[in-house]
Amino acid sequence: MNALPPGEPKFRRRPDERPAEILAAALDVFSEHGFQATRMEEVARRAGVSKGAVYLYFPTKSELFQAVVQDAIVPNVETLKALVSQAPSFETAIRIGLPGLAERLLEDGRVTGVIKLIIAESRSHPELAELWHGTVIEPALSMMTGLIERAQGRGEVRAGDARYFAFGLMGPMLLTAIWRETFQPVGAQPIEPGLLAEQHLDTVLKGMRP
Amino acid sequence: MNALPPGEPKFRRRPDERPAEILAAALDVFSEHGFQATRMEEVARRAGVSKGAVYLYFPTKSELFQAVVQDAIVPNVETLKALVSQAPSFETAIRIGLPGLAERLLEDGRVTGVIKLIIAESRSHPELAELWHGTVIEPALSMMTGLIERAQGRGEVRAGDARYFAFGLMGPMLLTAIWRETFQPVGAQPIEPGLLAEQHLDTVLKGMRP
Amino acid sequence: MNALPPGEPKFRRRPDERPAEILAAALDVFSEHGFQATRMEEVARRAGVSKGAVYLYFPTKSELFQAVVQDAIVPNVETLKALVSQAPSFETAIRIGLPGLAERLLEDGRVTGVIKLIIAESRSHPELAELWHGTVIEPALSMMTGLIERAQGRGEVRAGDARYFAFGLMGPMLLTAIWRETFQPVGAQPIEPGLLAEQHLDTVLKGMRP
Amino acid sequence: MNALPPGEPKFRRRPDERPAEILAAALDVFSEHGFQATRMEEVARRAGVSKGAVYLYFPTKSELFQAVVQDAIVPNVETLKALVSQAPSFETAIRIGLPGLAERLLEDGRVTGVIKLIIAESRSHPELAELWHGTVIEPALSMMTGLIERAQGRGEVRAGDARYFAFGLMGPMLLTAIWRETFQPVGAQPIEPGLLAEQHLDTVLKGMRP
DNA sequence: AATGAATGAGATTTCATTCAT
DNA sequence: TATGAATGAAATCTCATTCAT
Repeated sequence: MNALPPGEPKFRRRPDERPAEILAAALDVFSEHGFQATRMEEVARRAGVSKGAVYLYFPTKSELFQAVVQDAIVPNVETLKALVSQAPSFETAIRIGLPGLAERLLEDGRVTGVIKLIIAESRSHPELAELWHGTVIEPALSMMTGLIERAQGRGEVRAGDARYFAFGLMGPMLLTAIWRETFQPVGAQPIEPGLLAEQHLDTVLKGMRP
Repeated sequence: MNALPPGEPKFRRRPDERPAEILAAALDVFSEHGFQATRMEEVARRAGVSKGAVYLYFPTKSELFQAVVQDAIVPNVETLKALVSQAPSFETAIRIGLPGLAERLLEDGRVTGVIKLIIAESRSHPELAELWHGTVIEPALSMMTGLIERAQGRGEVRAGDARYFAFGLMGPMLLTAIWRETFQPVGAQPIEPGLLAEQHLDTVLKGMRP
Repeated sequence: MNALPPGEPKFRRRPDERPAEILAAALDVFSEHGFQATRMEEVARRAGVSKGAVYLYFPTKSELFQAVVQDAIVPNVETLKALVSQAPSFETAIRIGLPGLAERLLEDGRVTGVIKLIIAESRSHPELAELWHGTVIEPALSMMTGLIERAQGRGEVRAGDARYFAFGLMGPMLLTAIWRETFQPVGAQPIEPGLLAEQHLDTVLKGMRP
Repeated sequence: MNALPPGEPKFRRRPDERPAEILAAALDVFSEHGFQATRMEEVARRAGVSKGAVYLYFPTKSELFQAVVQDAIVPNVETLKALVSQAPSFETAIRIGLPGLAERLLEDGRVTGVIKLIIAESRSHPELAELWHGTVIEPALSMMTGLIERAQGRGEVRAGDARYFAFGLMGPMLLTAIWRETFQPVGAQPIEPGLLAEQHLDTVLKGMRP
């Protein structure tokens, strides 16, 4: 006689986990479609909530987008700080730090996804490029040029523009990220970030010797 | 024999140029806003024609977009073929070909714009990534790995994955393109493609020696 | 005999007052924004309760709105009945009753607010106009035309349409209400309801003499 | 064999008449429902165009609303100027001008509709009340108080606040407008603006004599 | 009884595309 | 061929109402 419908409840209250769930879903969708082509409804669907629920936590699509990138930056900055804090000799730092970092970051679709997003949306959302540049790129670049210049001072590295040496070291890492996002999905042969990083470092570090 | 009737404007709009004008305008706008955020009306305005006129030449926005990328690929393929046809010794090829190529291509906003577009829209328009990969990337990569492998056979280059060597050479060029499109507009210090290319080649070619 | 346990707050929220608090808050908000633009959340906030609590007392926004107007009508009807019950001579009735009534009602933002609301929402909520007309306007008008007609019968007032005389007497009172709600907020010089009423009655009563 | 469908064209180009048609439809709908409750789709439907067409001429709902009120003010200002320009003796001016004005304006649903709108929306669109006050109300009031004060100077009108005399004259005209919009639709007995105006003027002008 | 997170229908606004001129 | 007014599907965002807690 008890006619209570046994079905699941229409929704559950999960105020603490919701924002993170929505951010994760949003990163997925944004990085698949870009900012404009992303529909809020799809973000909601993938987060398992209603359209309205997204707006409870993020007042506009634009602010959701910024939160996604912010959220992706924070752990990178931590990683970077940890790396800097050690700061041993130049070759050691690079040789130990980079391949692991490359492997860890570039095999994580969330990282490559955000990188692609920032490239794609830098014109319409320059504040993102600015944030990423100021928070991740510029500090990392400074750290590297610093290491390189000190190594040049000690005679461990030959003369040359320290910033261009840094770009030479990092370029293939960026290429890997883009390759993964852009060409692998259409059938290009995958790159193994760790292997590429190692061979490239061997090559470049050797080439940088006096 | 010059039959231009006097009193007529010296230059009249030649209908044959319309498609090219529209493509040029479209490249500008697509590369500023991305595919979705580009409005056909703005393309028309920049091309100096009416909205309707665009549709006389390109039946949909999507086909206009593909035509833009196609159009940007053709001259690159020509450049590439010319480069390949010479095919001298490894070091000479690279050292002579790359810096000039880098300078010519990476300082042309249309090229870096298309590169960015392809990265940005690869998910929603995979056929573009496929086209670009098949027509530009893969041939260029094959040519380079071929050169490298032959050089390895001759003992001019040490052992190692030829494809990763190629990525190591090309990575900073891509980084330059993205730097220009993404970070320079928000105040990052510019890269000089020719200088970076030269220093990088010196370094990598030296590092690749046995 | 005072059994209030010490340490308890002196005033506790008595549940009986909830509906009145909500009605008061709702009148405020409705009269500021109109029916459609009023958000239930704001009513709740101003009443100091949660959104859900409003729905415990008023099942829909529409019924809350009707209750607000109902609630504003009741005391007016009482006032009116009291006035009618005295029903002395025409001039005395008008001269004694009106200025005080005008002052009392028209300086009360709740009254002018409801008047404005009824005007504003009469098309979408005709039942309100009907209620107000049947409960306040029509009885008041009947009372006045009755007084006037009897005064005409006694030769105290000249011939003329009694209803138009009544409108002539009441018009400026309505104007005062609207002036207060509509033009004073944008800087118009205020009207003093009592003074205007008095001067107007002097004028009209004199003009109504035979 | 000619299979051209004989049906009417999907739409017609009428660029010159469109804005006026849309304004007329919008006045209707706004004055029936108020600003918030008006749906752009209904405005479009009544104007016989598509939703999008409305946006070709008025960029937002709010600007459409303001245009509606603007549009309703212009002819009133003209009427007012004409009236002022004559400026004969006080009694003549009032007695000749007002009943005709009352009849003409207050039997025009567009005028009473706009009056109601301004009252209803004065809180959410104070700029409308300001515009109406500055353009219509304040000039008209100044003109009337000027006439009255000059008449007082000549001893034709007894002492008293000229502004309150003006309100006493105009109040019933406003009441008529509101009566028509608010109570007639729910069955109240209509007011004949011309008759009420005439009887009211007889009464008040007599009451204003020294 | 009370809360406020969650829902989802519905509103405004945009813009690719069409078509009368 | 060329124009640009007009269309209408689709997107963002709001908010009355519900319901798990």
